[in-house]
Amino acid sequence: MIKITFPDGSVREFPQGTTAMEIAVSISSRLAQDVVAASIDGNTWDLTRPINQDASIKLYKWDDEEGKHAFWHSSAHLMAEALQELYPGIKFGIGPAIENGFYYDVDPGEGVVIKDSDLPAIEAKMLELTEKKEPIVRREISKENAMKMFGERGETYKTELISELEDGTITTYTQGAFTDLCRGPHLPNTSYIKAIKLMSIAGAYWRGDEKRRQLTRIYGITFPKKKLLYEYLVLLEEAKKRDHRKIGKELELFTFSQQVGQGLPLWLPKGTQLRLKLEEFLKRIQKKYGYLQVMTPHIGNKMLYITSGHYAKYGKDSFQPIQTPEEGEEFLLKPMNCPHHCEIYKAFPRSYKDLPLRLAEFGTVYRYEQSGELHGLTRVRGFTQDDAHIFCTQEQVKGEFMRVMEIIQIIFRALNFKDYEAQISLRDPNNKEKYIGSEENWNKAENAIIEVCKETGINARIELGEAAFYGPKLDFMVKDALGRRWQLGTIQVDYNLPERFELEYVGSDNQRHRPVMIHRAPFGSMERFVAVLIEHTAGKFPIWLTPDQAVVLPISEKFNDYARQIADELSMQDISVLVDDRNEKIGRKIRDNELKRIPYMLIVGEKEAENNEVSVRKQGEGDVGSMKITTFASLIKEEIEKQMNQWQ
RNA sequence: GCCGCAAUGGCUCAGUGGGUAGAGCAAUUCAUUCGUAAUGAAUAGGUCGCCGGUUCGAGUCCGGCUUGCGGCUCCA
Repeated sequence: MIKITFPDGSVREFPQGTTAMEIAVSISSRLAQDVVAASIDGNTWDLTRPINQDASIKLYKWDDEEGKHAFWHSSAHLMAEALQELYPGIKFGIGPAIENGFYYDVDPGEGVVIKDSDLPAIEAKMLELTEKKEPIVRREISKENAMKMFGERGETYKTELISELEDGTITTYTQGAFTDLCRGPHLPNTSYIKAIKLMSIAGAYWRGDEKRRQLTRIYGITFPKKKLLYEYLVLLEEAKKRDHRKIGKELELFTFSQQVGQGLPLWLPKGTQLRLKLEEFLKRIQKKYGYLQVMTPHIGNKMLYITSGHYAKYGKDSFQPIQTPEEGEEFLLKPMNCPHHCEIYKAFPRSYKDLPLRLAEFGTVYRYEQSGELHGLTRVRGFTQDDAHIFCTQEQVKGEFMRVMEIIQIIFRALNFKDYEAQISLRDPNNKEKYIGSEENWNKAENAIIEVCKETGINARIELGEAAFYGPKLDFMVKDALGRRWQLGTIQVDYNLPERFELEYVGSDNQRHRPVMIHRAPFGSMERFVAVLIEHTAGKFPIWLTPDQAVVLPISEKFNDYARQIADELSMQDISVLVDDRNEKIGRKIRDNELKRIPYMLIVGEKEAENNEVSVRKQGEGDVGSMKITTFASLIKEEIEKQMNQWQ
């Protein structure tokens, strides 16, 4: 007998070789139905894998992350099994579970193309296979046998993976006629999978390497109940409604033109109002934090970027130099503001008393992003960074870093961004030669970031190999409506550019010293920030409303005063109020064509007056809920006042 | 850049074995004064993304380009 410890600490005895499934059955038949995987001593296990010694157990259901993972991983295998039947000779790459579903990278063979229109047939085959209730069987296999087995089948991608594995740790999973190299765990059999939707097809480079063969990646998702699939698809539809590209068009915030060019946004009047509002907000905070606003031109001599080192790294992949009538004279559209700011620093001899020098600019930059990379406002070829460069002494780095962090937190709080992730990007330890700058300086910079995160209690994930070529950084990421991650705020320590531009200051010791540079952009870019702001607030509160987008409408004359009060509250945003003093018949105006064009109506009546809120209706969608009379404007006001009190 | 998909009036879309385009909303005009979101009638609006080919004839078939969408790679 072996002793099995449960999460609540209770211990029960089972015969040696018992399985998690048998344990679940012994508890309740209901649990046995719901359970999809288990954790044995902290490792996820198959339900059907024998347990041979004392262990602690945790049973995973579909609702658990680990349960879903096993479920979707088995689904990937199921899809592979179907593909193997439908496309003889198909070769398999990798097929993992992901955040929402799973994918499998496959090579259907020379001349064979799997298209969107083929997906229903694959789904049908998968469903057919689930009806067979094929058991999924785990086997341990030696490296030699694995190489032989997959080698014979011509599975060149699998043999490449096997060759990198350690002998004795290799397992395969088999269901029906399909066997895959896999660590597991998996469902006991394929009949658990009740609803299947293959989402899309995409190309994906083998092992993520652009230079290697591109495989066909098929994305799918499955559920243990048909209803769950339906709910998921509805959720996706809802998310699409919040897409900033859709809303941006509907609310006339921005547009693109084929004539102007790919990835070059045109800000419409309303979008510009919104953007300017954000810029003003940040400028006010920055003023309080001792930043000095500067302006620099949109182009710079090519020599500037040769000096900065950017030309060597990005020159050929960027917008190409602009020629002048002068022989050999070339200018680049500025891809970043830093070199210009370095030259401002150099314009005068600097003393330690000048530091920290904080130069800020809403600087528009141009980068020739790959065409397939462009995406609404989140990835464009011309965008405005809310940029600033802080020149300071080594001793000031940490303090300055901290103050930047404060600004980012003020912004995120004011705009109600709660679920952001922080990421510390450090060097790839195996590839240190691709970074510019000395080992010693890099270590200093990396440590400063890690320390500041610790001290401010920011829970940051450390990513190796994600650093910029000139220095490590701390990024703040936010998800869009469809769960894609975008980087917003960024703080980067740079020991490199001061070297390249030979920046100096005279210290109190009357010696020349090299300053440290901190790049930072709390919004990241105005374009991307507006995009994410739209997706985060749309459907909840239209706190980003701009003039002509909302009216405040009292339901009767009785509430005119309240409506006016709200209009005052919102006046920082120039939201117009519809209060008609002379004419009691307010309803008359509701049907005016002009009013119909206004996307939001803020309705106030008895209920609203009592709760200090407004009901929000969206043109075409009806009620989207009610909001407290705390708006974008008032939140910002609050934040700034709070800060000012601190400084007094 | 790579893989797959798409492009029809301002917007959302129909147009299914090729025979020279339809709807709803928006717009304009007239009527309507109706208290928590779509009053009625009429009018106007498209060389079907661009270029070329097949055909007696192409929105519809083929090729190229442009732009967009979902991914991959990339993101100073």
